[in-house]
Amino acid sequence: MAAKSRPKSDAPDASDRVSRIREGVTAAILEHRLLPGTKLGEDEIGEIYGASRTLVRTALQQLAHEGIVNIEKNRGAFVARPTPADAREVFEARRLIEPTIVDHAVDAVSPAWIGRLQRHLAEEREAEQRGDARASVRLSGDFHRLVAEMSGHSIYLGFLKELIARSSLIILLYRRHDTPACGTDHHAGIVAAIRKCDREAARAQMLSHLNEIEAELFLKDPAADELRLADVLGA
Amino acid sequence: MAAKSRPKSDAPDASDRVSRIREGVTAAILEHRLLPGTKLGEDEIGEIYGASRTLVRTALQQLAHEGIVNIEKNRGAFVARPTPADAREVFEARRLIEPTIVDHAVDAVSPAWIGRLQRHLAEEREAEQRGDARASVRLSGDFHRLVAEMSGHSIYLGFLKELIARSSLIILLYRRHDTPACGTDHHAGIVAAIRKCDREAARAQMLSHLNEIEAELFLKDPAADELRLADVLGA
DNA sequence: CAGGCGCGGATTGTATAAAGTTTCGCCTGT
DNA sequence: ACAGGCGAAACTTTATACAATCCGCGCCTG
Repeated sequence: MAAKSRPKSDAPDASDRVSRIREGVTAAILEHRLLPGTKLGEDEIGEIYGASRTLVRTALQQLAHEGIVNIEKNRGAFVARPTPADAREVFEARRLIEPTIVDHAVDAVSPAWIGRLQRHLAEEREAEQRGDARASVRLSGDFHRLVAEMSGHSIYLGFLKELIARSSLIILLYRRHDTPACGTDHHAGIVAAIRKCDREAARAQMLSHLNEIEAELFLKDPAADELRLADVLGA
Repeated sequence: MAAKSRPKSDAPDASDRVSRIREGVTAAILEHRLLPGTKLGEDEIGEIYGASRTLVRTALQQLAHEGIVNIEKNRGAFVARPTPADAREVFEARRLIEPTIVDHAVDAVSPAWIGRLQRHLAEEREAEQRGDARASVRLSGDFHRLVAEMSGHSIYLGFLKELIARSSLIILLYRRHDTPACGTDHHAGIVAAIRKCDREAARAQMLSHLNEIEAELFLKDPAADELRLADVLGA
């Protein structure tokens, strides 16, 4: 009875069908199975999940609000294709928010949470050794989400969910090499700092972790892209 | 032709009907004409705007995602009633984000922007002297949004829109006195600092501004409320 | 007379059908 | 042979009809 009697806005487990659709599509995007620009037809998705277009539509609208799907009027829904400018904004926002999140996570430190984090690290390591790139990508995003959940700050959590989803698309589009998704070592270091309640170390490690991810990106100028196209066509 | 050729996800001017509904309801909430807990019936709104329930539904879902409307399954949509915990989270997030936003605004300083800001300040002052509380509340929120637009950071802008809308509800619920919505003097000081390109002053003033707003709130413990009820019923 | 049960009204959730728009292919005219 | 326009198909958008759910009121029973 001491359980939080707060159903709040959206049930996270998602017993309803629209959430199942949303999470299915989200997972597909996060695991890089759906590529940017892919058309997400209503009929198509509806048939997959055995749902009517009405439900698919609501799910797609939610995803559009989260920034991982673009809905073009009278054209349909497409997996978003973040521009380099978007990418810079996303990572700047993450550099601002995530250090604060780990700070809160330190306040919430407990054996249970440390256990969850370490279990997650084990999962990540296993996926990487298995060479499962898709699981690896998803899990490295989940790590950041887990820390945000630990912080207990629901607004930061909501913001970060958005940022992580977009980051996944950005990494897919602009990663230079096929280096591992997110250095697991970094994650382990962050967990260690959290466990030791060392705020400054935790913040610093999170920050450098994000910097390293961004450093691996090659954010070509979007204008350059269009110009190049114009050149090619003009020549 | 040099205009931004970026229709992007949502057109801000909103020529379509669902945006008109969304913005109408949003304005009503921001101006404190719709009180927290108010039932937002689909038929009711649909008749007001001459739209079908389908469109009203999408608008309400968007507002739910922004956190100013709660949709309870099989019950309907209600104006959100943020808890004190929510309030603390919202203001903490604003204290984190807004100083960064003004920092970016300094980078974007130009006569045109300074003009817009000062015109806005004049509007605010006029509404306050006129004693128009509703316009005052709306305009003081718009000031923060304007600075975010100036920063050119679309992600921060999106986050801040959410935070401002929720702040409006929080202020309505938990304000102690009927002091003016947002000290216009603070806003003027922030604009002055931006104009002088004094980053540190701008950040500091924004921060103290937010602190003062939060200091005017009386965030009673929600648990205490429930417990008090239990006591009364138990006695 | 009090308490519980069941039914009716109202409202939301879902599906389906009609309407409008865009896109692509084809056909005709030069 | 190629450019331009017409037309059909597919899709999204919007509206409406149907089904499920919940709340409140009245009635019946103990």
